[in-house]
Amino acid sequence: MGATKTDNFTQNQNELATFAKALGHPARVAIIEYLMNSDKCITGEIVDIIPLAQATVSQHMKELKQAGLIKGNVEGNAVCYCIDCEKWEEFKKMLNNIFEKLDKPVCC
Amino acid sequence: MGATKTDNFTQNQNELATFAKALGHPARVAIIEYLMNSDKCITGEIVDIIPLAQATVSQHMKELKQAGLIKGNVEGNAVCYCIDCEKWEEFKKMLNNIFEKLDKPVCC
DNA sequence: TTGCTTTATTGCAATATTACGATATAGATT
DNA sequence: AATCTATATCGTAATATTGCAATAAAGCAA
Repeated sequence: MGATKTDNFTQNQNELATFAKALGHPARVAIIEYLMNSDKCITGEIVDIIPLAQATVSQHMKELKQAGLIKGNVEGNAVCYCIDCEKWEEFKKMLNNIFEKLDKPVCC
Repeated sequence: MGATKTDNFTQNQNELATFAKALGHPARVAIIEYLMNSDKCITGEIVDIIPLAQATVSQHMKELKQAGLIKGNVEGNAVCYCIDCEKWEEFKKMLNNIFEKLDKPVCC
C-alpha cells in the first residue's frame, strides 16, 4: 500500500507519530535546532544554513508547518518562521509520558 | 531522488532524526507504549495488540530494532522484544537539549 | 514600470515506506 | 517423524518522500 492506516490508532498515537515523523529528517532537525537557538524569527537564513536547494528547504519548512512544529508569518517580502511553542509543549508532554516509564526497575 | 542526504548533517542530527523517524508511525508508537508499560519482555502479544497483519508488525519491529529503540532476544520458539533503555536515554537527552530552549523568554 | 529579492509551487525522477498474502525457518510438541 | 507455533522474509502493489531545476508569485527598490 504505502498509506499509513491511521484509523486503527488513537488520536494521541497519531499525533505523536506526526510530530516524530516531522522531526525524522536531519535537515528538519537542523532547522528546528537553528530556530530554537535564535532569539529572533528567521527567514531566508535557513536556506543559507541548510546545504540543500532552496526548493527542498521550502518543502521541509512546509512539512514542519503542517505538522504544527513551526509557524510562518509573512512579513513584507519575506516570511518569518518560528517555533510553535504550544505545540512543542504538547510534544514534550507526550514524550515525557513515555520517558517516565524508563525509570521503572524492570528494563531488560 | 528519494534518498536522504545524511552526509550534509552532523552525526547528532542524523541520530536524532533516525530515532524520531522510527517513532514516526502510529503503530510503532503503540508498540513502544506497550513495551514501556509491560514489566516483562513481550513476544507475539504485539501482533494481537496491533491491528495490522503479522508480516506488517514484524516489519515495524525490524525498523524499531534497526533504529536501536528495541532489542530482541531469541527465546526458544519466540522472540523476546524489549525497550533498549540506553538508547532511549540517549534519545531523551537529545530531545531535552532541544526542549531546554523552550524555556527562553523569546518565543514568538 | 522594470527589475530584484524572497519564498512557494510545479514537474519530474529516484528511492523509501506501508501493507499484505504467501512462504520459509526454527524451535516446540505430540 | 509429523505437526504446531512464532517470526521472519519474499514478492508485489500502492503511495509517500526526497531532491532539484525551472518557474511562478508577491512585495520591494530603482
